[in-house]
Amino acid sequence: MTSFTEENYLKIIYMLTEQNGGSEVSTNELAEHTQTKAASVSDMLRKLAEKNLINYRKYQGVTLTKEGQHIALSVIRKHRLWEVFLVEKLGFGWDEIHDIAEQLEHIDSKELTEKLDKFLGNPQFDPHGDPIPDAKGKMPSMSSHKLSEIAVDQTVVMVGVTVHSPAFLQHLDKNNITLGCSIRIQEVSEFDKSFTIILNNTQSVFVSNEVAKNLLVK
Amino acid sequence: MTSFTEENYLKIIYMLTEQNGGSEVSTNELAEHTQTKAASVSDMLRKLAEKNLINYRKYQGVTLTKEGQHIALSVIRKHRLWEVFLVEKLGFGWDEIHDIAEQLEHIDSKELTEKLDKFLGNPQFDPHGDPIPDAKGKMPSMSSHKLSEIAVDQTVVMVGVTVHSPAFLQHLDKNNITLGCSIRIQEVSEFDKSFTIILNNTQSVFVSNEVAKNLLVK
DNA sequence: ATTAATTTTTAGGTTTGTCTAAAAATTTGA
DNA sequence: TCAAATTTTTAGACAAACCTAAAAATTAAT
Ligand SMILES: [Mn+2]
Ligand SMILES: [Mn+2]
Ligand SMILES: [Mn+2]
Ligand SMILES: [Mn+2]
Repeated sequence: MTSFTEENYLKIIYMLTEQNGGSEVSTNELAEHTQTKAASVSDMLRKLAEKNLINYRKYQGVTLTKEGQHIALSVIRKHRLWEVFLVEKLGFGWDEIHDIAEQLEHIDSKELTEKLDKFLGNPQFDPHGDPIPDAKGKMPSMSSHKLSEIAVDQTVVMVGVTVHSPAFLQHLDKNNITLGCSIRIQEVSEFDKSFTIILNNTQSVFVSNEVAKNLLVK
Repeated sequence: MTSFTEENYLKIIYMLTEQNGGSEVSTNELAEHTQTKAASVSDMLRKLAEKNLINYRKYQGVTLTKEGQHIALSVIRKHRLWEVFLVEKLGFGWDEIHDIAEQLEHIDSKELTEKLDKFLGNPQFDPHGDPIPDAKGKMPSMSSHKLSEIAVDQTVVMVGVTVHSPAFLQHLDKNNITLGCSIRIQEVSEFDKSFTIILNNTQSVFVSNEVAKNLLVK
């Protein structure tokens, strides 16, 4: 009923709505994230509104309806479960899986999704620390902060990233910063807000503010 | 480069060419198997010929080019590997997997295919006994016969099916006929060519000729 | 060897999702 | 506040993959 393309729009609307703190998503924002032109987005919004998957008032941006949110969450659930599979079972790195999951997230079979979930041990978070919604769409919650907001001497655990680009993830790999590692803040530079941290109580590592802003810790 | 739809055409052309013993596949044959009309098939054949994926002389049917065969075999490889995954890892029955594999066979990632193959232990045959081509397209060979052609008193091993419909597979399940089981032919009815067989040296089972014709044994 | 039946192709359209260019609405800001 | 800048929508087209109806080629039958 919902095409590959429609599913992608719904997923992106969901994510941008989250990012905007719940307020409407604009046509141009969507055009950027769908790699299309605003005119194409307008066409699609008309269609999604027709199908009652989004709330759409011309020129006012969109939000998802219950039904649209349900589909979006199902796509996100599949994306993240497949990412767990790719890393845990097939041995991919966390920087290699996104594009493959972009394809797998559209495979249409409830039984498959639920059996995969069970096979993986009902994981709560994906390899980037993103929460995996359950079959009903409920997200596991976890309060986290940006590393850049943590004060000197505190010790925290790395629980996620806010940027998923291979370049960023590979940079973390090179510095041994992995999900679950412990981080003690040794020093914060007055000048450039860069961090010197102690990883797992053993290794001293330099972290630029740009990186610290995109690391989630708890 | 090759769309979902094109891949399906190539795969079906490959399989029908095999069935025809290597000779050309007709437009109507393809229309049946693609669930479309002959006119649509004609359009697609023109396009596939343009891309040098098939050898096409109007009104004379088609065969695959080297390039077309290569793509077809890659799709078949993925289909059968995913079927192994669904049965061996997720616990699906062999009667439930075909439609899911029809989707998964189009996921485009060589690394994924090769890692999946390794994860599964480089299987040679899928859950229906069909051979899985290797990364270069080479099929493992296995000489087999139809059960219906085996003589009384011989003992053979069940190695495949020539029909994949859920109804047929469920019928086999109900009679405990599974891949790898041993079959001793106790009696063949003169009247209707039906078989009475001994399964795994223990159980006596009745098999109609219609079923025996679609069971492959060795 | 013609004619009849069948198969295949072509012609002309539709739907989905995209595009560019132009028009309309909204927002900014002098 | 009202004109300029920006954003969004509409108009008109296009490619992919399908359709129906009609024409052309092949095959089968007298
Ligand atoms: Mn991802
Ligand atoms: Mn992720
Ligand atoms: Mn199958
Ligand atoms: Mn199979």
